[in-house]
Formats: sequence, structure tokens, C-alpha cells
Amino acid sequence: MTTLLELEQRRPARADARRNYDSLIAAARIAFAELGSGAPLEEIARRANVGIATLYRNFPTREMLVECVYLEEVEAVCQAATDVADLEPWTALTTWLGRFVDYVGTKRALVDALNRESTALQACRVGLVEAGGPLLARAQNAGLVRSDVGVSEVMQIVSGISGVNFASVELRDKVLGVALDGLRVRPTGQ
Amino acid sequence: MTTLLELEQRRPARADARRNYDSLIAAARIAFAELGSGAPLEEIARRANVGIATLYRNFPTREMLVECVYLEEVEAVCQAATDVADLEPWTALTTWLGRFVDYVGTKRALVDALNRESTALQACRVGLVEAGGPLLARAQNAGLVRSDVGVSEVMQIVSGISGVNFASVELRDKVLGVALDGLRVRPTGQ
DNA sequence: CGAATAAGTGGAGGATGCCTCCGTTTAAGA
DNA sequence: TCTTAAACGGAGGCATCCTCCACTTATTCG
Repeated sequence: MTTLLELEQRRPARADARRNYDSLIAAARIAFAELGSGAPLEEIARRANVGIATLYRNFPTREMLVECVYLEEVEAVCQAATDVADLEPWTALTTWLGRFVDYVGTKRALVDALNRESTALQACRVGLVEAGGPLLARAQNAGLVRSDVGVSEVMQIVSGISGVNFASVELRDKVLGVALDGLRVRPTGQ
Repeated sequence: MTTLLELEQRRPARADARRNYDSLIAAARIAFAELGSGAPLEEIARRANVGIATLYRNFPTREMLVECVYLEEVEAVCQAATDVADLEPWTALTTWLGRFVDYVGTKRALVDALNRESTALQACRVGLVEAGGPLLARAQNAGLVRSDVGVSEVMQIVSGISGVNFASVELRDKVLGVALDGLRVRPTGQ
């Protein structure tokens, strides 16, 4: 996954500029959490003690800012894929997916963005697919999951359902469980 | 389903007002289709040859306008539930859900709105639940679908996945098919 | 160290869209 | 026809977006 590299490349070279860049990301993270992904950009610039022009120079579009804010957090979710390596194949898969759901549940912005066409978020998706691949493959090799689905299909099911407004976490998990059951191999045909 | 009644009640009494109301809905339908659900309200008023205040008087919030535009179309989807009555239980259910998916696929605005809290769209949901209820019950009575899910859970799976951006309709239908497979009764336990 | 310079900065200001307020118009009933 | 309550339109205040350009400063090199 080259994402963090790309991120690093985008980071400006000059010391003061780099400080502003980091300050903007930090301010944006907080503002998005407090005000949602529609938080006024000028407010974010203000919180970062930076002119609005500096924000726009670093992040020409709002989407790009959202991306950069969440990229490293997605990285953490990817990392979590290795933490479940010693669980049963099916449990490992669903546990990891649960981790993903918990994460995106708190950041609707990301889910919205994940849907749209977006160069850098594409890398995000690639990272998730790479992280989840082994987990899915293991469950498939164990004969637990139908072999005709890929990680991206699974992620589509999960992220789609995660985007719905549920009355409770329990309900969300129940619905997710039902849908994920569709992944399992059928004892009898059809 | 009282939805259309409510809609009728909201329609103004005076002839000129009623004309404006209808004109606004017609203009909004076109504008939403062309420009997405974020189409400028002043643009919609302009297209309807109506002042912006008239738009706001009839539809105090943007959401309310979206609702009214799509309500009657949702009605049609509900109607479609009776058209599949003579198919096999499972086929009837999935065919109807497919009809729903085709519909919402073209109107992202509705899916967005369907998620949020919204008084009148609540009625929408109620309508869909009432329409789909018999189809689901039939499949459950035939022993094809697990008995511990309700229509709203099914709709949540379907509308959630419909909200994802798929590369193709075929892919979307495949993913939906996998998820809906989770509804089926398992020949053997676990 | 002290220019030179390229990189970076801030915020004014034009554009757009939201929504309200209020003076004016008009349909409907007597 | 007259009255009146309902409906109308658009000006204008406000928030946010985004660009432009005159000014500042970190870095480099003599």
C-alpha cells in the first residue's frame, strides 16, 4: 500500500508550510468530528490559525481534505486485519469486518466519500482489499465462504449496510449478520 | 397507506396556489434528476415561474420537497408488490426487491433521504413495509426465509447496498444476491 | 553573515445559495 | 361588485465558497 508514501509526498517541503499542513489536518479532524463532514472550511482554517488560502493550497477540494484526515485511520483498520490472524477463519473475517463497521459508523463522512470516485480514496480501498484478502481467502479455503466472491464485494455489502441509519447498534449488527450469512457456503445446493 | 391522503391535504386550496404547487413539484422533479438532490432551490423556483417565497411556503425544508416529489413514485413501487403475487414465494420477494432497487438506483436523493429522520418519509417507509410484508410472510411460511427477520430489516439490506457505487448493474445484482441469500433458511443448522 | 529568491501566506472580495420579511396582488365568497 | 383572507414575489441579510495578489519568510549560496 503506497498510500502513506503518497501522503508524505504531498506534505510540503518547507518547515513552516509543513507545520501549517499538520495543523490543518489536526483541526479538520476535530472539526469533522464535531460538525460533520460539511464543517465550514473557513472554520477549519481559523482553528488551525491559518489563512483560508493556505487551506486551499494544500487541499484544493474538500474531499481531498477528508481523505487526508482519514487515510491514516483507515491504515489502522487495515492493521487490525493482522490482529485477528489467530482466530477461527470465519470469526476472524467477521471480527475484522466488525472492526471496520465500528470505525466507519463513527465517520459517516468517510463512507460517503468511499462511495464516490476519488483518486486517493481509491488507494484506501486498495488497502482495505489487501488487508482483508487473506482473511477472506482463509475462510474460503476452509470451505466456509462461497468462492465466487471477492473482498470488494464483501466490503460493498458491509459498507453499504453500515451507511443505513439503524435504530440501535444491535439492530445494525443483526442485519449485518443476516447479510453476511449469505457469504457462507450452502450445505445443499441452490 | 395514508400517504397520498396526507399529500392531498397539504396541497393548497386556492386555484392559483394549487397551480404553483404542482408547477414546483414538476420543476423539482426535473431539476433533481438533472442536478442531483442538491439542486439550488432558487433555480427550481425559477423553473416553476414562481417566487422563492412560494417555494418555501409550500415546502419549508428541502427535504420536504424531495419527499413530495418522490412520494407518488414510491407509491408505484408499493403497487408493484401486488403484480408479483402469482410468482413463486422466493421469486416474488426478490423480484419485488429488484423493482425497488431499480427505482432507487436512479434516485440517489431518495435513498439519502430515506436514511434520515423525516416525518413524511416515515410514511413512505411504512408503505413499503406494508407492501412487502405479505411477500416476505409468504416466503417465510413456505419455509424459505428465516422467520426472525422483518421487512424493514430486508429493506435495510437492500437500500444500504443500493446506495453503494457499483461498477456495473450486474455487479450490484450479484452482491445483492449474495446478501439476500443470507435471508434463506439453512438446510442444516449454523 | 547577509543578500537573493522561490516558496509560502493571509484576507479582501466577488459569487452563489439559503431563508425571511413585508408591501402588493388576487381568488373566492357574499 | 366589494371585502378579505390567502397567496405572492423578490429584496436583502447572512453564511460559505473560492480566487487573486500584494506581502512575508525559510532556505540557499556567495
